[in-house]
Amino acid sequence: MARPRQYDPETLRAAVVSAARGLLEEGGPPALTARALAQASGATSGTIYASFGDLHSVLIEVNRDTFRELGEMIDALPDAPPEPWLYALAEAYVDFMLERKGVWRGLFEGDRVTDVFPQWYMAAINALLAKIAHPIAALAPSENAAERAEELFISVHGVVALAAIGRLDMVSSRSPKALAHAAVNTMLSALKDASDA
Amino acid sequence: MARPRQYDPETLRAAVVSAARGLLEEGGPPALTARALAQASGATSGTIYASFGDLHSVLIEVNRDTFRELGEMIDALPDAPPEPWLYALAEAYVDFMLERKGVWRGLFEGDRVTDVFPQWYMAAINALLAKIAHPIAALAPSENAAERAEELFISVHGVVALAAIGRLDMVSSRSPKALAHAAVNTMLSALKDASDA
DNA sequence: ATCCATTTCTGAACATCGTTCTAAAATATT
DNA sequence: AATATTTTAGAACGATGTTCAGAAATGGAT
Repeated sequence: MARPRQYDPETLRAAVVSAARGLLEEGGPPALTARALAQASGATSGTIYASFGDLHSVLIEVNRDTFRELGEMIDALPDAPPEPWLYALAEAYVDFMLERKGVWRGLFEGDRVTDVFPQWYMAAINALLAKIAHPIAALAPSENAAERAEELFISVHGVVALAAIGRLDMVSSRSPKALAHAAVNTMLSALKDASDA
Repeated sequence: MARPRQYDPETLRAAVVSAARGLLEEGGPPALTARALAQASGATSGTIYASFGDLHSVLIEVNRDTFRELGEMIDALPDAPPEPWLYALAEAYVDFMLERKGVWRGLFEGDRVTDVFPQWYMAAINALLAKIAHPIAALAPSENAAERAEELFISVHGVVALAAIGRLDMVSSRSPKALAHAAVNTMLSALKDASDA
């Protein structure tokens, strides 16, 4: 008693999210337009709006995918002692994000639309912070590892934030990776200094 | 033998730049529209375009003002020994930028339009980096103070980047100032650790 | 005095944006 | 067959940055 679905809803959503990632990588957030998305995904803008509500929701779904991939990437890092593992994590994080500059901009640019982020959003961030805190706790049991992890993440975020928008060269001639390495090195040195005192 | 100027060119430019700052603070980069700018500055969009060329150039002029103010703010900081002065600089920088979140977003969001930035743009950044490097050089003569200054700036930039877009609370419950203080503290500890070794 | 060349300024026009919503399309039931 | 119901398409609306044709306003020439 109705017109049959022309698209399987889940397939459509996946196609739209995938197309959105492509557009973001191609031209950043400005390239993520309803009409381009319709063209690239094979549906019309009306159909996309029926499924997602608005473009921002499409971006949120791209971010969900990105967090999932990031988690998988971290889990695939080879085991190592705390110090080398932390260096590897920071450098892998930088690589991951800079291979996805458009997606990164989608994550961190633009107005904060919702007061409350989805639960999985916060969970993904907390999982990342916990993975940073773990080796720190192993190296410096007397330190507040969670706070140190926040600080280290924010430092590396500073590197990626500038690199992702092509402005890191205004601050430093070093590579993003070298600067991320330096951030880890500084944190590790500080931990040693604190445990000496 | 011509229609007389209705606006003094420099007065007009100043009015437009000032209106642009107001719009940026009110609603961030999306609020900086040609029509709103015309309304707020008293000129029409055509006149603004005749003077500035495009909206991006208006933004550049806002940034020029901002760099000038930042320099004045730093020069007004009370003299102090290297360590407390560095803490004061970091916290004043955070305050300065977070009082100008819209302007900050204008500085760091959006596509990089020009390959080469204006000369004064790079000079302003280098002046800031030099002011960070100075106390570092005093504290740790054996270190590469310029590189350390870059790293410290980038760390504090990470704090401001998250705070300016209202997303710092996703990473930490601490205040931007507390996190900037921690970034300086970590760098100072690392310098001490390096000089011990 | 009148007209014109010249410059300044205005705002309508164009393409594109996110989003909405009417109506066409396509089936199941009556 | 007719109708009810759901899904899809795409035109329409108000807004965006930007351009540009022409209106406005003067000094100099006739």
